[in-house]
Amino acid sequence: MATIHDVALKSGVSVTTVSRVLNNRGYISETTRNKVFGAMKELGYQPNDIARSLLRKQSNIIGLIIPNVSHPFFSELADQVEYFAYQAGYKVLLCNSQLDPTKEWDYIEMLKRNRVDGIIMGSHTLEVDEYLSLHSPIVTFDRKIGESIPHLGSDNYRGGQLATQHLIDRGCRKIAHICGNLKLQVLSNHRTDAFLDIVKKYGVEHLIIQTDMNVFDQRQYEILIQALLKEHPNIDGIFATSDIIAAFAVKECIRAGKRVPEDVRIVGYDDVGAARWLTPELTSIRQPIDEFGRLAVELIRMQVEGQPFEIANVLPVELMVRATT
Amino acid sequence: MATIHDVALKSGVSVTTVSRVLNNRGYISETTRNKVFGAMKELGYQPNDIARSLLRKQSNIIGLIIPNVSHPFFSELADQVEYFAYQAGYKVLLCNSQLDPTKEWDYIEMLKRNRVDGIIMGSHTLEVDEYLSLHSPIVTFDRKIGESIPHLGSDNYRGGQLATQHLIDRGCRKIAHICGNLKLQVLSNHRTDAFLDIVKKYGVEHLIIQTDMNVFDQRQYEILIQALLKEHPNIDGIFATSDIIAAFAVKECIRAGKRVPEDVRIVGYDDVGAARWLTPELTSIRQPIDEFGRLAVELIRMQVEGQPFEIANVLPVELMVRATT
DNA sequence: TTGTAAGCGTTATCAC
DNA sequence: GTGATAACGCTTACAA
Repeated sequence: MATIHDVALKSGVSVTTVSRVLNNRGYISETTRNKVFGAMKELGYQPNDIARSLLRKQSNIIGLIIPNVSHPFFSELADQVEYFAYQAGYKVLLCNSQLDPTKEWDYIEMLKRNRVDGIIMGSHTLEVDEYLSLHSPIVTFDRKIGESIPHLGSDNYRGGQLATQHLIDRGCRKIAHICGNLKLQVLSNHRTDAFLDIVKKYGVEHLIIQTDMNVFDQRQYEILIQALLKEHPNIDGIFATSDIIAAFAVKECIRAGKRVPEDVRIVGYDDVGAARWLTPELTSIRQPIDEFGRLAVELIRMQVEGQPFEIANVLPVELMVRATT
Repeated sequence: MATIHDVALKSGVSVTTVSRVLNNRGYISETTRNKVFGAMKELGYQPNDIARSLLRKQSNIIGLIIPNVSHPFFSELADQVEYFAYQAGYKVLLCNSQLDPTKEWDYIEMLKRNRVDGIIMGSHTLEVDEYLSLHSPIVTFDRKIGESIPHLGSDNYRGGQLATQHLIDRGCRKIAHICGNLKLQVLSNHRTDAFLDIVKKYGVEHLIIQTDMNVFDQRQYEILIQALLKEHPNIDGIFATSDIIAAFAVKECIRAGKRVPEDVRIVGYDDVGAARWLTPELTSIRQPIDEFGRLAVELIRMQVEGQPFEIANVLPVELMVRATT
């Protein structure tokens, strides 16, 4: 691969001059400029961004750590992050932690060594200290890890309220809530707080089922929901904490001979694209994934440029009423 | 951020020595080793991979160009590529082309400037020459762009045969095939060749609908399928070239008052996770996405290391019979 | 308007 | 066992 020296040699000028035309800085005569461009074209020259990064102490890379891109929520998030990162001149390094602490740790070390401009954390299984020792700009998703580290998420309590209230409004008298591991310190667990507050307020019978949010183990969802329906045949409402879980709930209800929404009403969460591929279409709590992507990149940029930014970024949610309720 | 010089200074040795303990090369006394490790820990030192890359002329980065990670097929592909890349010590740069030639071009230039070790191309809207001028190792997905560039895909003709034959075996007498733009030089269009061969062989009535594979424009799918069902109310079989399209076909059939599979039988393609979230579960042609990921990374590695590799990599497909047929 | 030389943080080569 | 020093490809003072 041709270097700036080759171009200089071929066009009979110094490397400085080549660098000047490359970056369009300072004065250069039209003749030299053309000579240099000619040489570049002939050699198929491409400036080496690694050398530039070394000099500028900036890689223009954002590390995106998520549990898994194959989960529709994270795939849509990754899509939006990439979209806005591209607009802002950043590249995105894709890091699936698989919720494996070792792998997550490895990726963090790698991102440090590569001097990334920032890290967007949609997963963390490690101790908070690990992240605090990280000096690059961070944005966390769905978790708080420090007073001065910006976090991003939607109004989970409100989402839980909307979903639960909606089921009750539709007449549900025994509602199951399927959520993630409540021991984890994640903000999405506020959905469960809201669920409890509302069902108690109305004196509605209810139960809570915890599950690990591992999309790989879809069979687990099926088993879980089958057991739920068997033990509590009179359930008439389900509030699931993701659209995928809700999709399985629909499927298992139908399999158990129940009609959706006549016998059991079901609300999902996230409102990913798949919510509208289903038959019946899924009622869901919409999270503004595009805004997540925009803000995440923006919060990194702000930190890089030393501009002021918000620590707590809570975005609004919306109830999307469709055919499962 | 601390450099190797800081570590050398703090531990009272030369940078060479620090580099030695870092890379565990040559002889070093236990005492110095400990001193150096101590200094590193104190300073929170992390070697700068940018400097290393510059020296080694290797970035250990693979660029992954796909239309869109939010499409389930590509999100699963990206997931697998990341999985195997991580195992092989590569990082993955996520590039969504959005099927926009400008953006795709931008990304290719960027990847060149960043001296990536290889590019996995699951999208191309540009002229073949652009890729040939690219000197880094490439693997293309679902397209051939040159005699010496390895390409990866599954047995599309066989997939088309399996799907079509299955519909006919199930008694379908008028089959619609919904596929991508047939003008594009992509290998997946062989599915349509197979479709035509089989329906003609059995003298089954058929029609072909082309659509752009843009998952964003889901509304387009709905309109397309609604029109199809209206114009041809006696259709009793649909072979869609993706599971998403198939999901919409199911939905529109139900909406039009038809039963699936009793009135209309539907086969999708890819067998993404979502095929099993649907009710009824989707019959589909399974592509070995995990093998795609493994082979894609492997083919890059082979090229980087100068080892021999296959040009044509065609993986087997499998018919997954479920509830929509 | 153009060139020389130093430096970004590493590693490799060659001395001692 | 350890240390100077050059080199990787680029940008940027400072000169000319």
